[in-house]
Amino acid sequence: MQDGGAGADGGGGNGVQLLLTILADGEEQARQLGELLPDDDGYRAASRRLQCTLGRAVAVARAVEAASASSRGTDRSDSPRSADESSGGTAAAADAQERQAVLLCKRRKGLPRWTAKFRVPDANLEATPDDGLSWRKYGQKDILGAKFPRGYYRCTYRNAQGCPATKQVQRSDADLCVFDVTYQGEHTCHQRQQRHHASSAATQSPLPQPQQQQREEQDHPAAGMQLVVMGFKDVLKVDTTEAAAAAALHGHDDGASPFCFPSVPFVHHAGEAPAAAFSPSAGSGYDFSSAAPPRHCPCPLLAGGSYDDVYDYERRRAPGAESSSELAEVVSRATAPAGAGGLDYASLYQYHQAELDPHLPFPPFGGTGPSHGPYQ
DNA sequence: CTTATTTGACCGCT
DNA sequence: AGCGGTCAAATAAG
Repeated sequence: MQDGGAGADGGGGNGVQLLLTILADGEEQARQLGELLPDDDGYRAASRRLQCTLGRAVAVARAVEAASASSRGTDRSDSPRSADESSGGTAAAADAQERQAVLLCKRRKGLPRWTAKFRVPDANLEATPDDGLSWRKYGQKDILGAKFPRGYYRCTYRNAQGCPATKQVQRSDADLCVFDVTYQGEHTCHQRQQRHHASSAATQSPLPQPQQQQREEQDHPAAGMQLVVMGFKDVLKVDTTEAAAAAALHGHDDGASPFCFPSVPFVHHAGEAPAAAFSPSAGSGYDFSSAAPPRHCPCPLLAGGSYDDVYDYERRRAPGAESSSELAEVVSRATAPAGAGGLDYASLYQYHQAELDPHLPFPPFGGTGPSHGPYQ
């Protein structure tokens, strides 16, 4: 993925061009779908919304393209605002968010940083999001203004493999089922491979391995399109800066790409949601696979959403799992070409929104292994 | 015994 | 000085 995605972005234009093409296909497919669907049950309305969402995604992509083209030295103050129209313009919120994101980004050494929101299915207070990766908690702190403490985690293989990835998990005050998870640093460990083995062996997931899955689904990207697009929306919002592009370009290409998209995203409602990926797998808990965090800067201008908008497509194994997979596939293709790790996470959870550091090469949602393992 | 979590202390940045 | 993030000793769990 890195290369592809990176290349996509890095190249700036090429990736976006491809994205625009894909989005255009999605719009067309959505339109056709609307024609085929019965006029009742709101199917057409849903189709229209889907088209609308895709349209916004296209707008964002174009804005990103424009931004990347002129990014030299300029900020993206002029960026993708167009995307907001239909979303109801939360520009102010977005700007504030952007500022905040920037602050966060600068707060620490230049590691890539992005956030995602996860929703757990039930209101289990004990529950915490599980992205399938192995993390070791190293701290917890009460945060000013937050009802719940923030948990600090780092990759279990930090010492063993020098993996710099860390994440902060904080339960939303507003919705106990929602967690804001901030990832920082890419996984350089080999969790993904391990995870693959483990998962297949465990029979936990009915899903094919990611890569395989991706290929399989590659041929029919229709249904899942919207999801993909939504995912892209986030992706796009990520980073349009030159630095990011460069970072993306140089990003990983070591065979062990740190980041990989979890598989199986699924769609919830086309409204204004971003991407969501869940895997309907077994599980009792909730594992979420997340949609891939965008690889570039998360720029605020996302279409519509303020930081507080939790887009959660929570859905437990929907019959539409297939479409999900398609999405996953598409997404991974787009963002994480080569080796996306697959995830077979158990239930649902969702990836919400990604905010990447402008300098970010992009997120590593790497693959992963079951948790446990040598810490050192 | 080994590994993970908890938790108060410490550090750096704003 | 306050706050967020990290460290590391103590403790718990497997």
